[in-house]
Amino acid sequence: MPPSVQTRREKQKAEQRSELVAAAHKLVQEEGYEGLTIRKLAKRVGYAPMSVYSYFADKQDILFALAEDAFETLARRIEEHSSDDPIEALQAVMTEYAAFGLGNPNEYRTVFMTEKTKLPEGRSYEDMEEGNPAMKALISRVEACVAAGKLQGDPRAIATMLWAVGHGTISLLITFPFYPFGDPQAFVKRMCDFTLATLSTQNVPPLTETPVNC
Amino acid sequence: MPPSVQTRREKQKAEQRSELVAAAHKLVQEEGYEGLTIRKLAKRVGYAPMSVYSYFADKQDILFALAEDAFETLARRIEEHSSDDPIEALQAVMTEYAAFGLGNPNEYRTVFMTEKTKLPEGRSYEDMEEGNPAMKALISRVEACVAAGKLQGDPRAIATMLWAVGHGTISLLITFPFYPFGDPQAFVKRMCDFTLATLSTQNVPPLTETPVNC
DNA sequence: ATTTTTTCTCGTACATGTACGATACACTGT
DNA sequence: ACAGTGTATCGTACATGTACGAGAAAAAAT
Repeated sequence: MPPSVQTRREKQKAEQRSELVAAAHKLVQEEGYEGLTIRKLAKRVGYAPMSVYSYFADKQDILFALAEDAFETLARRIEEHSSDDPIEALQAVMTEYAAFGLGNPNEYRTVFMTEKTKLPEGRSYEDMEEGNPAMKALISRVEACVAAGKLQGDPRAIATMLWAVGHGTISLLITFPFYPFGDPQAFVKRMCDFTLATLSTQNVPPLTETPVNC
Repeated sequence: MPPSVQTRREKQKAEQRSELVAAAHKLVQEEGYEGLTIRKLAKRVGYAPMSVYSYFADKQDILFALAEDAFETLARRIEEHSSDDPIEALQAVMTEYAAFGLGNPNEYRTVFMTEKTKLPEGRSYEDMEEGNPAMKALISRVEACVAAGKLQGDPRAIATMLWAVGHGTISLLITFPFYPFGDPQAFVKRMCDFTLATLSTQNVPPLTETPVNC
């Protein structure tokens, strides 16, 4: 397909959007999370304040774009921390996930702690696992554990439960920084280990069914 | 001590504050979470918009007061669901906690999902367990399980881990209502049962130490 | 080439949270 | 009783997110 006028325009728009994301990222780095305002962002790239809305539906959309960037970084970090032992590889996902959340609390909050009723323009819930490379890595490593006989049951159910435990741990650490959890890394590791210990001894049915011992 | 002028004034102020909290609660019920604005709240009780700041430091403070109300309700519900079996009593805490979170997502978000760096005027982190009757109930029922030999280890550590699991589960359900978790109640029960299953087979060290198998 | 339609850009306006400071009232010490 | 001191109330002002729609520019149609 030759580059029609249509695609050229779209491409340019995408480029300008990337430029805005980069500027927003720099703004957050320089002035902190609340330093990112639409007016400042527009001034930074030489636009009128309202022109930003040509590229983003609203401020949430900007934050979401920032978060997507951050998640690619996370996925890259996860890939760097692999292992021959599937359980260790799975633990690495949790460790990196935690390190990311604790190191980028604002991005983490944006993605995982603000209601996702209004998805940014044509995203489906599947994007939370298909479009999010980190979640994809989690599921695939769970599948590896199941294939190796280290875990048994439905991989998606196992991954979701691990996600719930990891998310609970990290979001508590972010939200209540003063609470005596002890060393954050140690708390994360403990939660992760305890969960994997249970999961490895029980068969995990898919999510729609009723729990095992009820 | 006789009712001095000082105490009478304070009492009146507290009453007016309660009136504002009640009005705020009604506003949230009627118009939803974002329907609560300071101007609307002031108009509702016949104040000038800025007069609200005589009773609350900022909007967070209003939300926090709302949440405290909600937590007394939660604690009351927990007390209503007791049992002779300490494990069942503990499960009831989790069940009611979940029902509260899923039934009052706005209050839940306010208390457990917004950063608590700025405590409302002289609160310490201990208020999160001392002042919160629901957290107090959780810890005491964990202690009952330990005393009965159903669980072993540090009660505070066990309670914190249960909190992390419960919070992760509920906050995910609230934040991603479209994600296929299956039946919310079943998912909560499954998470709770899995966690208790592990905890009952392992000794739980206090939180400052390193995890068991590292 | 001219007209029509679509799309892009952005100026204005409004509701919001809240900082600052003025005004009026209540209380206190003399 | 009266001046002084604090405190409750609230008017004004500013930065913010964003809805609405006007104007300009580009594309398409004739």
